Formats: sequence, C-alpha cells, structure tokens
Amino acid sequence: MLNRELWRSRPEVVQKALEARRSEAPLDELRQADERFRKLQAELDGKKAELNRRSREVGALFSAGKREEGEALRRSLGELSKSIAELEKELTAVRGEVERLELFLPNIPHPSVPEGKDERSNRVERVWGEPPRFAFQPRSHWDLGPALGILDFERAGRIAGARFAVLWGQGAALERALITFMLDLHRSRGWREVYVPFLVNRECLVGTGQLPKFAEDLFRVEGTDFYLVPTAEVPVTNLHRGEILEEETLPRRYCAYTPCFRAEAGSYGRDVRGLIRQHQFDKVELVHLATPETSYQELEVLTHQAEAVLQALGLAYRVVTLCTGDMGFAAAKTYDLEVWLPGQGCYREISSCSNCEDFQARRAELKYRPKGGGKAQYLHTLNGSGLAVGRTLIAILENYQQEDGSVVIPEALRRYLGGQELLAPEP
RNA sequence: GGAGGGGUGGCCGAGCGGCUAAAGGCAGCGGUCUUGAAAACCGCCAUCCCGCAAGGGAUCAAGGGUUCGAAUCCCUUCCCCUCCGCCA
Repeated sequence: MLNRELWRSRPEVVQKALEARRSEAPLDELRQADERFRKLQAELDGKKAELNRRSREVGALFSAGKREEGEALRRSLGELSKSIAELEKELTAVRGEVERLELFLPNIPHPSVPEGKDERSNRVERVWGEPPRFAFQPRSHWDLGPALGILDFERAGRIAGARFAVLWGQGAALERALITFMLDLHRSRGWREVYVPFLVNRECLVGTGQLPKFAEDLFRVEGTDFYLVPTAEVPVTNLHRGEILEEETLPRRYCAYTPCFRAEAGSYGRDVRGLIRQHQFDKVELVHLATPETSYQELEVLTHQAEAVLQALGLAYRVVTLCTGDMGFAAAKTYDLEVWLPGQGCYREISSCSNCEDFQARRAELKYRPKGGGKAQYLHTLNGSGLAVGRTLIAILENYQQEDGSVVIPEALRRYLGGQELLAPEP
C-alpha cells in the first residue's frame, strides 16, 4: 500500500508510476471516493461532537438533581443520534471503497529501475561463471530425468494432473539434499531459519500483496479461509504482523523452506514441458526486515546470498534488474538471478530478489521503534529465493550431464547424499 | 467435539453505564541532585482519521445490538488458557 499522503498530494507521481508499470489501477476512482470520504468525515465529526457535548450535559443535569431538564434534553437527542447512525453507515461504505481501491495500487519503482514495458528492457548487471561446453548435444531435463528414472510426469498426471511431478529414488533424495544444503548455507552465514504453516489466512496474502488483485493465482481450501502458500514470503513476512520491533534488532534476516502452490491460471501453453512451471514446487526463501536507511544495502546482501548458492553449486548465471513493466506488484526494485540451462540454451529465472520498501509493511502493520524512542515507523521488507529448488535440480541435471546420460553431482552436495558422486540410471 | 475462564496502552494490571483515553506499576524520555553513575524527587510518555490551524472525531480482540450516552449491558465471530473426549 502506498502512503496516502503521496497519492493525495502528488497524484501525478503515482500516475507516472502506473504508466511505467503498464498498470490500470483505478487512481481516479480512488481519488473521487477519497474526496467523498473526507467530506463525510468532517460532517459526521461535527455532529458527533455536538452529541457528545450534549450527552454529557444530560449526565450533569441528572447528577445535579435537575431531573426534568435532563429528561427533556435526553428526549431531544434521539433524532440527532439517529442521523449520526445513518451518516455513519454511509461513511463506512465510502471508507470501505477507499480502502478497497487503495489495495489495487502497485508500488512505486525505485529511480534506479530501468523503464520499459517487458523483459527486453531488463538490465544485465553481471554475469558469473562460464556456460559449460559439451562435445555432444546437451539434453533437456525432461529427457534426462525420465531416462535416469528419477523424474516421472506420467504418474504425477495420474495422481494429480498436469504441472505436477513425481521424483523417484535419487531424484527425491537430491531434492531433499538441495533443501538442506541451502538452509545450512544460509544458517551458517547468520540467517535465522524458521518453519512456518503452509496454509495462511487471507490477511497475510493482503499483507504481502497477493490479494485482492491476484486471487486467481492462488489455491484456496474450499470451505475455509485458508490458502496454500504461493511462496514462503507470505507467512514469513507476516510473522511480525502488528508488532513493533526495536531498531537494535534490525536487520532481521530469515530463511525458510516451504513448498509453494500456484494455480498458474493464464499460463496455459507456457513451459508445459518439464519442471519449470509447476503447481507445486519447493523453495528456500530469504526474507529481510530492515530500516529504510539500510534496505537497499540489504537488497545487495540478500541477492549476493542467493548468488552464493549458485556459486557453491558451480552453476553459471547472470543478474538482471527488472524493468518497470516486468516487476511484481509489491516490489520497488527487483534483481532476478537467471541460471544457464544448456538443454534450453538460455538463461532462466531461478531467484527473484526484491525490496518492497514499506509497501508490504503498511499492509501488514510491520513497524519498528527507532533507537532512543520516538514514533514507531514502518520498516522495509525484502524477499528473495535462495533458491527455487526444482529449478536448481533442473540446472544440475542439464549442466552436469554427461554423454552417457549420467549426471555428476556437484561437490558441495555430495555430503548430503552419502558421498555419492554420480547420478546413474535407476532400474 | 464438550465444560469453564479470559482478551484493556511498549509490557503488567485496575476499571464493570456519564466524573475514564482510561488508576497504579514497570520500561522509556527530559530535569533536579551528583565529579560521574545509581538511588530519591519532579515532569513528559498510546495509536489512527479529518483539519492550514484552533480544534474535533475514532479506537479497551472483531462485528452487530440496547441507550441521550458503552471499555463497562446483550448477541455473534475469532484468538488464548484450563479440564474432558478424539487424534498423527
């Protein structure tokens, strides 16, 4: 959510941001509703002030023993009381409208974000590692995986449907090893691990910005107020909802593993093959809570931490800054990490690291108390994948494949697989 | 699922129809005192909304109701605690 002051007093700034994002958020409608809201509020407050004053008089008259005068005044207030109730109803409706519309305004991009309408305007910041060279035609993971007997889309389709996968044997173990490996790496560098519910309530999703606008991307458990988490960002960022944290305890750096569930509505026909786009996937997430002064520093820290995972695994990647038209709703600035996939012959997103500034903090009531006291302030929230586990598994298969179809296990991972060095076909 | 108890300011806790935005304590901030600190004493110290301001309004888990007037009475929901039942 944006600061109300901003769209009230400088709507042109917000309008410009909306255009840069190619957003059709209802700014004009919002401002009209707000206009009505303020008028009603002033009118109602005046009437309430009068009622309050005269109600106190009633009490005073009675306690002074002036029963008749008090009784007369009491009777005369009925109408005022009624008209207040009516106005109040109206105000509630208008306020509700303002609050509803407000939730549809996306965050304002940071000045350092490149302008552009789609991913072609993203800016490459740096490239790490060399894509491996093969003396043969490298295969894609959807060929390698089933051939190794570790990836099974057919049976996944049978027990669930499209966009699900079954991992067998070494594949299942590799997935689990990756999760543990990533969490260990983050913990060893000071991130605090947290294990959270995989179902969350509606307020959390409003807090991080998935709702109300992106309901069709989510799975909801029928007959309940629970949603399956689309990312650990949701439960973890909302952990301190309604709290006021001491500045001394900032920044907070958290990491969490959760499965993620996404409806992927509207992505029919995109990435239908393989593990790229699934309804369910594992992810280790990094979440930072920071002061406004340090949040952009923290974005660098967070991004470098996500990169450390790729580096430890020896996977070539590049870092791009998303342009205004490609950024997510809540983000002010986003770096994507794109890993090299030899089977596809391109870089593919494997992590997305964002500073949401105070956008989520306003929605989720996340505040901190400045050093030496003073008014509580909204803090800044950041999140990033560290990393998407399924896509990491893909990257390993495709980058470490050998001509005979076996796959070398990256050094750093071997201790998590009982010293195993090679993925060879399973019976 | 059944029975009971409870949700008040950063924290603890009193209030149980008008004199209460809310006693008291703790924490915090400022001051007196002190070489400095502690102690003692004095003062300040919730959030949000409208308003240029003066000021006004709202908020005692949430929503509804009774009333001229509700933190206080009634109803509903949510959450927490205790006991019983069931359960991985």
